[in-house]
Amino acid sequence: MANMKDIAKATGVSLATISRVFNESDKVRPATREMVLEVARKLNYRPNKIAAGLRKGKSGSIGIIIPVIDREVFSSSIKSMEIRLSEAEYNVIICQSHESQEKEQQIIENLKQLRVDGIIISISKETKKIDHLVQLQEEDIPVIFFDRDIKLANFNSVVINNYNGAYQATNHLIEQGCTNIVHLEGSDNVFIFQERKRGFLAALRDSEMEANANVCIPFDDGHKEGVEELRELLISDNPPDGILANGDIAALVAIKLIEELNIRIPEELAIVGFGDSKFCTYLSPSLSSINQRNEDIGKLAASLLISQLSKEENQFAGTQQMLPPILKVRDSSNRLGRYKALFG
Amino acid sequence: MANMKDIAKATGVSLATISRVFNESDKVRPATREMVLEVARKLNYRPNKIAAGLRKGKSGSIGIIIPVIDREVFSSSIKSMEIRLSEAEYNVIICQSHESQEKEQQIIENLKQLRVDGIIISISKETKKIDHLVQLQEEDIPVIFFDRDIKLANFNSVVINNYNGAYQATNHLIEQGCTNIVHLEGSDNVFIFQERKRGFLAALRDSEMEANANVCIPFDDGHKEGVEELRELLISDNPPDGILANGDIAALVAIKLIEELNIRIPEELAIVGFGDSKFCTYLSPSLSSINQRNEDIGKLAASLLISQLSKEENQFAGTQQMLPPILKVRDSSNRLGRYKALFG
DNA sequence: TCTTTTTATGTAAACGTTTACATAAATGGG
DNA sequence: CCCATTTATGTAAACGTTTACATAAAAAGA
Repeated sequence: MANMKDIAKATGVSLATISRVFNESDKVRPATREMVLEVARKLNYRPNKIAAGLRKGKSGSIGIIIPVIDREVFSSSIKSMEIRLSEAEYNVIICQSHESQEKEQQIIENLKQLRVDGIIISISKETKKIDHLVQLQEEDIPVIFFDRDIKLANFNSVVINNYNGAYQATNHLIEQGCTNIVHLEGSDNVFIFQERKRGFLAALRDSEMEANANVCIPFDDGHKEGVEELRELLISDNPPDGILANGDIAALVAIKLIEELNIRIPEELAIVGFGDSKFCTYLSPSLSSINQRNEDIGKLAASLLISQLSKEENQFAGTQQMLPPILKVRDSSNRLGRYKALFG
Repeated sequence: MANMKDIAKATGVSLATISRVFNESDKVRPATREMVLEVARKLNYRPNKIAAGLRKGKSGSIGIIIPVIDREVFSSSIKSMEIRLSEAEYNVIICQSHESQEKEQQIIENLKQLRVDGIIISISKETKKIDHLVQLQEEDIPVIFFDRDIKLANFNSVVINNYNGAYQATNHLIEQGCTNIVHLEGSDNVFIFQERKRGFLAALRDSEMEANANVCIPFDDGHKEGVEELRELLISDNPPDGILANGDIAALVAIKLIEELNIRIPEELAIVGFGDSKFCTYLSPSLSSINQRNEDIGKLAASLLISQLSKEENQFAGTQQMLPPILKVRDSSNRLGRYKALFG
């Protein structure tokens, strides 16, 4: 495979000039440029980015670390990151931590050896020690956290406001006339679920609908006991008329039960999911949900990184963006018929 | 940042030996090795893979090209590819073609400049010219096609047998006693949809249930006319009692309509989706579907590539793997009550 | 003990760019 | 027409490894 030296030989022009043709071609005489390009084409020349990377001390790649790629929140975010980053001529290297802190550390070590120009990461659930993350900062490798972040100054992050999402959803249920609302809560050691619960309780409090004891049901996906507890509640003499799930799948599990019990949605019971999965629109009834703005988050995270890479200044400005999520009202919670055809 | 030269200076050992410590450390005296490692640690040395890549003429990365990442078929395949490839010490570079042939060509050019060791690709819908793909072969860059392939000798591919999937599903509907089965077909210019339709028709033929004229309804997701046509059929005096959808979303759209018309699933009408999306299990009724084995396909594609990379022989063996999909029977098509709790 | 083989290490070139610096040629001001 | 400036090009070192080849030392064979 031809290299610059071959072109140099064939044209009689120096390496430097050839390099200029491919990088800052305005600084070379048109005639020379044409000749170089012509010969390059003939020789089937293709620039070697590895060599360029070595010389320049940058790889032109960005590492993206996620627990796993086949979850909508990650694949959607990454979709827009890749778009943004490739526009800016960066390559995207994907690594999955599988929720393991050790794997996460190995990945970061590897990305360092690859000399990535920056890293975008959603940390693993397991990650408690953050030395490997702090070290990135010390070694001046820009990092952006997304979806899940660590609460530390000087770190840049882009996340959704889970508290606010749950708050919005709960308020919406209240507006729809629900007076007995239950929250199907996620694992209580995960921050986002804690936040959602907090938002739920705050909304009840602010509307002076103090929570009774059973208002929150532990409801991991497929959590048998949660389903049973909900069943008890639904067939009791004071059944809930509103449900806020911790996620769309939890909502589906609940809906299955609800339909089994012949309770009508939304007339007798309104329900809102969380995540606004692609399938929500297509369900019958369509499922109201909190849109987490995955693509916006991805785009923002990528943009933030790109802008930091272009600056010479200190990259650790500690920009912490928290986007408000968007409530998508659909049939499953639309008791007043107000929102017809408002949302997709 | 320290490099090998620094270690050499500090230890008095030559560059070659240091390189050996990090690569083939058995060929160096234990005492020397320990000393080198010790100093390396002290100096915070980190191997530079870019430099190694340049010298070795290989980047250690694999390019994966897909139309878009946030579709389950792709994110699931990529999940297992990444697992397999990272085990084999390869890095994974993700690129989205957005169904554009031009973009696909640009991506390939870029990956060549990066000197990727191999490429795994699901070609864009638009891709008709295949020069850019044939060129890879000529330049001895191993390529594996997955999900969507091109029908050409000497190309390696791993795909699902769509024909067989539709055939299985249709047979299943027939076994369940359906006598009037309709296929909601996908865009007829896409190969996989053509195959599904072919499998559907073949199953009818083989069961001597010759298709009547209206047996296939064009039914792109959200295709208004398709829905109307189906509605007409459902309220006619000879309504279908079985439906094979071209995908799970199409099935959901149909189900919405079916429930609107108060037709019971599966008693009056059985329905099977295609793709076995994660949500199928959670629907009520749960949705029968054809599992496309995305993770198997990804794992296989990656393994195939890895094995080719380790061989010196001709990489274009023309291995064409076509996996049989797996029918997942759930409530939406289970009229005989046979499959209870058989599938997740 | 002397030669042969094995093992450990060293030397130096090569991988293909980019870029600081030097030089030559062309342009412009007066 | 001369000097100063601008523009185009060239020279050569540097980026950090790997590796073919050479050499020295140790082990084995006779």
